[in-house]
This record gives sequence, structure tokens and C-alpha cells, in this order.
Amino acid sequence: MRATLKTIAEATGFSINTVSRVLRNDRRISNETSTLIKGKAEELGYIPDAIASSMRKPKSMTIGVVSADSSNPFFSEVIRGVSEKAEELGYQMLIGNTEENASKEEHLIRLFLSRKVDGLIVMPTSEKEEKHKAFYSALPVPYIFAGRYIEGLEDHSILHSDEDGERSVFEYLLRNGHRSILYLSGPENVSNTGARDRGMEEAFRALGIAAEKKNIFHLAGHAEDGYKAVNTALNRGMEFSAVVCFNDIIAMGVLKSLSENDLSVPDDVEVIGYDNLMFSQFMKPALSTVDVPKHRLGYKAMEVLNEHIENPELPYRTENLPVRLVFRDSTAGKR
Amino acid sequence: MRATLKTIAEATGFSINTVSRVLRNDRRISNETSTLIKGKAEELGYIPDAIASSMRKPKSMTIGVVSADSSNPFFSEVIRGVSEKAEELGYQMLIGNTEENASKEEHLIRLFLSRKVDGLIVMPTSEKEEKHKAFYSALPVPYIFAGRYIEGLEDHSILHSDEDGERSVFEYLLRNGHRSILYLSGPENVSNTGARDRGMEEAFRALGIAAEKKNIFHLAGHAEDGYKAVNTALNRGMEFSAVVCFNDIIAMGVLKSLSENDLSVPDDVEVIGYDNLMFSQFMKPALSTVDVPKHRLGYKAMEVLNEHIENPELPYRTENLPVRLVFRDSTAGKR
DNA sequence: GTGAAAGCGCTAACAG
DNA sequence: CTGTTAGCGCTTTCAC
Repeated sequence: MRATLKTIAEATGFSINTVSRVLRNDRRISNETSTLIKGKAEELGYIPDAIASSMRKPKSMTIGVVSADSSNPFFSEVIRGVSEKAEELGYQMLIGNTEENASKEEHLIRLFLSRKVDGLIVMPTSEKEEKHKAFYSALPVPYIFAGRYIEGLEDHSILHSDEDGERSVFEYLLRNGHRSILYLSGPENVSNTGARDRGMEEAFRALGIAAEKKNIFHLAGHAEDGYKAVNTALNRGMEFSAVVCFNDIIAMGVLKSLSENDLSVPDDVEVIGYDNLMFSQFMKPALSTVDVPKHRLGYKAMEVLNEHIENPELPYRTENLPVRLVFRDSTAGKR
Repeated sequence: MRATLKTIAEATGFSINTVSRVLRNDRRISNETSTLIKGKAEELGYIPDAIASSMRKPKSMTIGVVSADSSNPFFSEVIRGVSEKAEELGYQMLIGNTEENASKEEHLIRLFLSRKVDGLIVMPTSEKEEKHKAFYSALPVPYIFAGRYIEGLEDHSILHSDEDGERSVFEYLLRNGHRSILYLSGPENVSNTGARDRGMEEAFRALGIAAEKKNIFHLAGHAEDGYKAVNTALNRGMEFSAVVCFNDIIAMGVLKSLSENDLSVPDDVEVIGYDNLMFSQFMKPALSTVDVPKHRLGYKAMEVLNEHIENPELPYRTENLPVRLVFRDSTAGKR
């Protein structure tokens, strides 16, 4: 049998209440009883029951983290940030994965709610479904979207400036004379895709260049996808002097295909990724990409979530973390 | 106010108990009341309180997962496996990271116990500390070590055959005439390091080759480490025709240094990694490595943990998942 | 300083 | 088929 407050109370002759006070370091307890009780607790291997405790306390000190795709190091990094701040603040994390499936997302959140999480950090899918939005609006706890948004609930998001990022990528390419760009964009149901597509269009507009025929593919985001997309483009006889990728993982597949097709990077084709994963600097050629502050994103999300937990009246407010185009060896133009 | 069983009971005129039964789909409840109550529950937006429920039930349906280093995709993959099986079995996961710190490991586990987890899956550090072993022996819940072991508690481990893996690497290299091998081994306080070192020695013994002067470095496991180690080795004038790496991440750093030093892989130097991360196939040259069934490891760990949760009498038993040397472009010898 | 009593939301044991 | 009672381990309120 596991030791409880009662066990200790019986063993020391004090009341359950006094034991509880001592173990919570409540004031107005004599030093003597305190050491006595603490000694006994230690001796009996007492482990406080946080579950029982949270039945009476208003907070469970648990948050739910809903990740989209655990096989992508991008999300691992974000969660690391969340984890770090959560630890600082004393929260435990319940974690689940949706694999980009909106109904799994809702299901997970229901499970978390049932476990009485104090708040949620979510990387959501399906930015536009009305039903999905309604689901979130009805949530009884604070929630923050990390790195993505849901239409109509933009306030709840901590974002990285997707428009800026992709605009800077295209501005760079357009300024350097590229006019046929293969744009391997992301899945249609995540908000980053739309945001980056807008960034691209802004670049064309800002430079007064008409986007001729568009070479756009929407991919799921795996290396395979990038590999196949380039093969397809090549087979179809598409011409392009640059490939812009939705993420670094796609870019890896792209580099592979290009290399197999004897196209030299960056001489024949320039390639730019997105996310700046740790691995990207070790690609050959080292991948130029858009650096996203992944860790900071998670850290910030947890920080803001906590503020909303502490103060439910606090109005929500989008934040946009800055991104930065990182030039490495897969690009060669004038910066 | 959140709806509870009581709220629903009052709203429908039934007792709390009846409501509870309906919502748990208990038998012997008339269809009529059942639909009535379920309807009301839906209407009130009732969310069951799993916390309160687990105060009375013997199981909390929560497990604790203690990962070692969340920045390494190896562990993400393992956790993905755990997660998949956990979901199948209906468990929620509490996750924490130790960053290879043994006291953080114990601290995390205490927190998890205090949250009444039904069991633990741990990637432990400090294989040899008596105190650490004692800590685990005293644990009041079932626990499984994934991919590593602690001396004296080997039974609790689901492993991947580290000896076999490293032996096959060295046998390959020795058979192909390599006699000066730079061996970038792992951190001294994780069990895989020792196991793989033994595998290496077995290879020398099996082939009757005396390991001349040893070129062994023990690294923490980051890409930087591999990069610096090769630079150091080169600066010291060490000669080697092959580099064996503790993991693929180290190998990335190694490839980078080699390339910068105009050493051609595999012509001048063969390089072999360990883990077979998704990225490794996209390295240039594509990395030869030892494939470890990461996902299966996690999946299996959760499966076995559940067996022990269901039946606490069940004796623990080490399992060893097979590994396989994968040849790609960073090696060139006869297989 | 310390104790007694109530109750968080739920399930289980017993009753009818 | 349904209700009553007790209690999980803890914290809170109110006493003294």
C-alpha cells in the first residue's frame, strides 16, 4: 500500500490536516512537528497524489500539447520550447499527435479536457472549416495555436511571419533574374500554405513582375514528395531555374532528384527550403532556407498560454515572430 | 460552471449513479432513460472528469514517457511508436525530457508517479550508478527501458542488438582491409556505448586481428562533435581509412569535415553511421548506417509495458530487436 | 499551532 | 432497472 497523508498522520499521531500543511510548507507549524512529519514521510516513501490534490485545487498544472506531425523535427523543436517553459512554470505536458487529421485533433482535445488540462497548445489543421472553428470557440480552457492559425481565431496564434519569409525568398529570386520558378508549396489545409502563397504573390507585385504561367505544386511535405515533384516537372519538360520548397524536408528530396538528373545546384538550379532544420546545414550543397525560431515559438506559446491561464480576462493577441532568409550553398545570386 | 454528473442528474430527475451508469454504457438501463440522459449530457456539453474517475478506478490510463534527448529524431521516432500503441490501448502519455541528466530523470519520474501513471517507459542514462539502480528497483509501477539498459535491471529493457550492429560494422571494415579506423563512440554514461564498444571488440577477436593503437573518441552525440573530432584527428596527424560513428548525426559532422579537408568519401575514407535516420539517405554521399527499428522499439515497449500493467506478476524479460547494416554510398567495400 | 468536518466528481457495493 | 451510501486522497473552512 502506498503511503498517504492518512498513513503519516496515523504514524505520527497528528491529524491528516497537519500533515498536509507540513508537506505543503504551510506557515504556522512548529519546526518540531514539521521535521518529525517530514522525516516520517521520507521514511514511508510518501509520494504526494497530485491527482487527488488537483480535485480540490482550481488548477491541475497540466497542459495538453497537440502536435501535427511528430516525424517532422520542426514540431519536435517547437515542443522542446514548450517543454522548457512548461518546466519552468511547473506544468506537466500531455502530448498527442494528429498526423494532420482534424477529427483526431478534436478527439485528442476532448481527451485532454477530460483530464482537466489548464490549457492547450495546438498546431491545428483545417484552417477554414466553420465546424472546426466553432469547436475551438466553445473550449472551456485557454488555448494557443503555435505556428499556424484558424480563420476567425487569429488572435489565438503565435506565428512566424510566413508572408515575410516567402516574400523575401521570391524577392531574392526575382531580383536575381529568375522568371521560371518551381514552387513546391504545402498542404492546402494548413494555414502556412496560404500565408506563404500570399508572400509569394506580394513579391511579384512589389517588383511589378507578372507571374507568368505558374509552376505550383501543393505537396504534403515529405522528402518523397519533393523528389517526385521535381521528377514530374522534369518529365513534363517544365523549365525552371529555381525551386522554392515549403520545407527543408521537401528540399532534400528536391536536391536528390536534381542531382540524379545531373542538374547542378546552384549553377543550373537554385534551391531554397523553409524551416532551417538542424540537418539542412549538412546537406550538400548546404541548404539555403528560411530560419524559423522554432524553439522560441514553442517557448513563447507556453509563456502566453500561462498568462491566459493566470488571467482568463486577458484579451488574445496574435504575435508574429520574425524569420530570416539564410543563404548557404544552394543559392548563388546577389543577396 | 462545467457540467457534472450531478448537474445532469438534477436536470433529468435521475440519481447521479444512474447517470454515471448510462454514460459508462453499463448494462441494465432502459433505453428510454439512456437516450434521455445522453441527450441531456450532450446538451449540457458534459465532459467526463477522468481525474475524478481515476480516483476510484485502479488505473489512471496514463503512462509516463521519459525521453533522453528530444533534439534527436531517433527518440522522436521511438516515441512515435510508443504513442501509436498507447493510443491503441487507450493510454494517455505524459512526456518529459532529461537531456541525459540522471537526476532530472529521477525528478521527472517522481512527478509522474505523483500523477499516478500506470507505468513508465524510460530511456535512461547512468547505466552503472548503484543509486540509480536502487531508485528503479523501488518503483511502485511497472517500467520498461527502451533502447538502453541499466546494469542489474537488464530484464526491463527492450533493446536493439547494439553488439551485433557494431560487430557487423567492424567486420565489414576489417574484411575489406581497413586497419586504421577512427571510432567515434558515444557518451560513457549510456548503455549503448558500452554495448557497441563490445561489438567492435568482438569483431577484432572473431577475425583474429589485433586492434593496434586505438583511435577512439567518446562523443556526446551531436553533429558538431563529429565535425570537431575529425578535425582534431586530422590535425594530430592520425591516419584512418574509415570512420565509424555512434550515430548518424555525428556522421553528418564527419562528412562535412572530410569534405572540407578534401578527403573523398568513400574513396579516401569510408564512413558508417548508426540509427538510420530518415535524413541519412539524403546525405551526400548517402550514408551507410545501421538500421535500428526505432518505431517498432517504441511500439514494442508500450506493448510489453501494458502486459506488465495488466499482470504485475509477469516476470520481466529482455528483448533484442534485430538491426541491419545498410549499405549506401559512404562505403565502397565488398559487402 | 492544530484538529474536525465537508466536499471535489466520480465509481462501487449493496439494496430493492 | 434504479437509488442510497460510502469513500478515493486531498485541501479548505471553520473552529479552538
